[in-house]
Amino acid sequence: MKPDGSSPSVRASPAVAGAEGTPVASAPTPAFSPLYQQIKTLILHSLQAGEWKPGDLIPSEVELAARYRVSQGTVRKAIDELAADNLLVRRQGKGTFVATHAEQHIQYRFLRLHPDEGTLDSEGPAQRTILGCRRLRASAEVAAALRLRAGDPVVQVSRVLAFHDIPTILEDLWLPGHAFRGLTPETLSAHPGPMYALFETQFGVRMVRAEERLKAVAATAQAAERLQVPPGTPLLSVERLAYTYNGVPMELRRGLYRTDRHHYRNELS
Amino acid sequence: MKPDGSSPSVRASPAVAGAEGTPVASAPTPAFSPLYQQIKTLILHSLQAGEWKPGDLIPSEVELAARYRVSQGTVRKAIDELAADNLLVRRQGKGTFVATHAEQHIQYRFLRLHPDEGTLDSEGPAQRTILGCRRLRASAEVAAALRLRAGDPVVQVSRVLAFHDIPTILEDLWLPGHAFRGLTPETLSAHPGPMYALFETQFGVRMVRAEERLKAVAATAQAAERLQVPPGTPLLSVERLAYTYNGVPMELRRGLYRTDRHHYRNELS
DNA sequence: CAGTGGTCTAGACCACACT
DNA sequence: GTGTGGTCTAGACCACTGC
Repeated sequence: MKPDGSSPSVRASPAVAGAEGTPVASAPTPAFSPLYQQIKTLILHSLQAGEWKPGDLIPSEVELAARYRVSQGTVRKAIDELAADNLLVRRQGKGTFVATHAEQHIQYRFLRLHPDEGTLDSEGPAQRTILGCRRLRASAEVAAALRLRAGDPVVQVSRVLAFHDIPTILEDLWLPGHAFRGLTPETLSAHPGPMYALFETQFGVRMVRAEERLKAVAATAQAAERLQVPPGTPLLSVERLAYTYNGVPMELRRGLYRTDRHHYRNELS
Repeated sequence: MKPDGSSPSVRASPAVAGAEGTPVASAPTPAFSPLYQQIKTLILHSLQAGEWKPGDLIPSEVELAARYRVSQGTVRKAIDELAADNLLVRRQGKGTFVATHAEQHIQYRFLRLHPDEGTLDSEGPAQRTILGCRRLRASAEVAAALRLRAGDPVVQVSRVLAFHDIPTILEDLWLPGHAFRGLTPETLSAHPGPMYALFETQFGVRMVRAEERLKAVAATAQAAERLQVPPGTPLLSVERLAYTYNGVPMELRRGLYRTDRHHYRNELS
């Protein structure tokens, strides 16, 4: 039965049987990899390959220990790190699950915009308006960010998010065309909940990590109109690159945030 | 010799010897605290009390295990978490050290502003200009942030940071007056390196964690002049509250960042 | 109750830094 | 070599979930 998992190369270790000859510049590659790191990589591969999908319960620690032929403690340390990276979620008494953007009570995991006063949810759900969704060829800039070639097909989505009927976020997304075949304005409009949840269920793309670059900019005439502010109003420009499991960027997002009633919150440590 | 450390209350645990009488509403306080958490707290107390100062080598894991009467593994887990929070720094073969803002190769640990192109250091060290440093009484707003009473003494510092002679950051700081007695413009100007390093060495205040709130704002006439931009230029407003070990806010900082050649970088996961 | 993750221990051995 | 943190194991027991 065991689908097997190939026991890890027990040691990718260095300098063992090296005879006593000249050290030959003393082998500049230590390249030592702890067992639990190898296990972590194997689990990551299973996630990437879709063996366990977002929301799924993965095998118990003892099962994985048996599969990989290591002790439970070693599996535990691997899972600990994956959980710390928000790839897995542990639930005592129940098991370990693959993290997901859906059905996870935190609605927008990557959105750092908060109302100046009141809680995150006192806003209620955002009103979303899709302004556009079309397929086109990547500009040099977009291609570079998504590691495509200029001219490769991409999907561009534009939308506005409003809170209490005040348009607050105007954003454009670019997605690799090949991975998001079949993404239409209808799909987008019909889907409730976070967009990243849709990406998971419909396209098997799970966003795991992102980098953002923030600047303060003046509202262009077009942006001003869509956000209902005077042209020239200072806006927070947020450029986000989101990555999947394997570290490949799968989304470029450029947002303009109104910060008259909201702020971008960040924790430093 | 052993300065002692009082072994942890072996278990703050519930429901043990409780006889078979009525469960009495089944004690709604689970209040279970793992041993390693208790150890973590004890270490934290030693840090707070100044038993080990920033940069110091703390006792080895085996020593601490002996002191607290627990196994090395338990101490290890406690230290692991403190290291993850950047309170301690482990160095294989050498020992575990108290984290410090000084002599730590990352110059500005809390500054998220990066040049649009080039590395963090291609900028060279920032040119710092102290605009002011005076003692005054806390406004209601400042007092609330620092958990003081309005009217309590505070120290206010204003300064400008420039890169390549381009003034880029204009910021004001407010510090509790009692903890920063003796902070003068001369001290500030004379001290090289990060301001937080000065706070550690001169005032024994180590900043451990901070929260930032970002907004896009228009440059006032005064700010515009100091940052050498036209009035009304969009600037990134960064309000930071920095905390010490015990979670008490010790600094309020309001910064205005030029983002024409720099951006605020953030990692999401 | 059984099954899961969570804690704690004790001991062995490895990798690294210093002397 | 000695001492430090880092890895790995094996086993015992605890706490939580759900049957």
